[in-house]
Amino acid sequence: MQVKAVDMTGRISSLSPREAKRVRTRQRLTEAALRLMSERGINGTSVSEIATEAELANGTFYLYFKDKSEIVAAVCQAVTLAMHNDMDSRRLSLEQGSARVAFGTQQFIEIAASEPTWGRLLMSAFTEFEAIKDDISCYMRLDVALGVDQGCFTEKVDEFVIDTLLAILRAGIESRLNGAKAEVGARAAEYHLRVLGMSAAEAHRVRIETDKVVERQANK
Amino acid sequence: MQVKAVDMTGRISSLSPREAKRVRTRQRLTEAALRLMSERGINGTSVSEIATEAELANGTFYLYFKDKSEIVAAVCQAVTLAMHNDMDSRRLSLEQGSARVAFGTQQFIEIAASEPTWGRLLMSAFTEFEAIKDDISCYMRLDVALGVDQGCFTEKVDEFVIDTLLAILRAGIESRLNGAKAEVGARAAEYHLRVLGMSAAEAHRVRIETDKVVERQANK
DNA sequence: CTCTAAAATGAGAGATGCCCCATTATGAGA
DNA sequence: TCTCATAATGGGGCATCTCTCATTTTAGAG
Repeated sequence: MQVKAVDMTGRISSLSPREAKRVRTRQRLTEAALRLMSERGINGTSVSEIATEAELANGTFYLYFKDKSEIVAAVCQAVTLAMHNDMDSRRLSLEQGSARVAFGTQQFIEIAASEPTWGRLLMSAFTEFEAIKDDISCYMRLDVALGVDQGCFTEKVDEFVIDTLLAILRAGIESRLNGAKAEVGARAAEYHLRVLGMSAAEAHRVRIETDKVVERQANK
Repeated sequence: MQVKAVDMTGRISSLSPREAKRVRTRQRLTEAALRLMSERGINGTSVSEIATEAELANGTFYLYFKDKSEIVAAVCQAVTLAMHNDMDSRRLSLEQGSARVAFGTQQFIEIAASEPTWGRLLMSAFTEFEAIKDDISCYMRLDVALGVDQGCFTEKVDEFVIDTLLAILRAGIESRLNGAKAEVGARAAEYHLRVLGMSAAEAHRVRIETDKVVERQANK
């Protein structure tokens, strides 16, 4: 007997009942972990709490994950993937690297704010799961590189610039989760452009212009 | 019987032998805590490890600190104070807010790099002792406010700008501790100025000019 | 030198957390 | 309906950490 199952990423796969159950239970665990970790932080969440939240026994956890670090990685990866899937596909139609950076930054912060469970997990991961930086920065690197090729940005691009942009992104998300207005996302976007070498005026123009272009596309 | 004792901050006080011993033991504990916490992180250091490192018994710790969080606060405060004491007094003779921001940022990063024990504690505290942000940002706020009054900076100054500047400062320190060249401090300084509204060119000019002014003063 | 208050000790109570494993329950396929 | 591989259980070993407290040691005052 075969069934259709839909996983977190939206892909559809054909699974035997046995496999389907395995997938479902694993999902219960990662979803429980996401809920708890976004509330209490990664280190503040114990394996037994995750199992209880998933309505499973303590030991069951270890049939699905080698240890705690494995589920942390799985949850962080799932969240960053989900956030990127949520990113407006219009971003990719923007031709200027500067526009993509502006739009991407703003939107990433907005998604984190509108799905606080994701946002809070990110904040916790920033401090308790170093590897998340790579997952987050990969999309950013492409946009920045594009802008550099096009001559939008004068700043030389290396690890330190990326770290700086990530730090600003993080400050934006945190601020937003703490109740700051959406304007913060726009400002973080402009700060990104300024760090990359654009003047305050240029950065503002690009960000405003990008917002308009995207809105125009949406009305088509 | 009275003796002179010198504490971490350089103040001199008259203490009875009893009091002097108390001060010395307390210092042994905070110094041991600083050593360990800068190596293994704040959460990665246990009270008994601190006591052992200070060549004291476990229980002695609690005669000097109510609990672990109290020594964390004490150590962080001591380090930020020591770093500010180490900051070149020439900074205060700079008249432009922009120059002070540039010089202050660069120097703060340089001190953290040349005293890695302090630097690493700061990094750990950034993620495991929120309150440190206030200790660090207080000097920054003054310089920024000065620059705003003088019209150097066009960016409106609120909590989010400060958070952004702190985030960049932190990225700079981390980068430097991971082996990046001193140039990173200069770049972080320019990024600060750019975020505050100056163009890349202006920021660079101010930073270079400030370096010269300070050097000229040093040769007097 | 003696007395005694202050300083220091260190075993251990009480909590918590990670992970293992002997055992039991389930349900798909024959 | 029966079988047995797979799924799930949950008690507990082991490690770690915080903080307490009855006791011992130290060293200044007289």
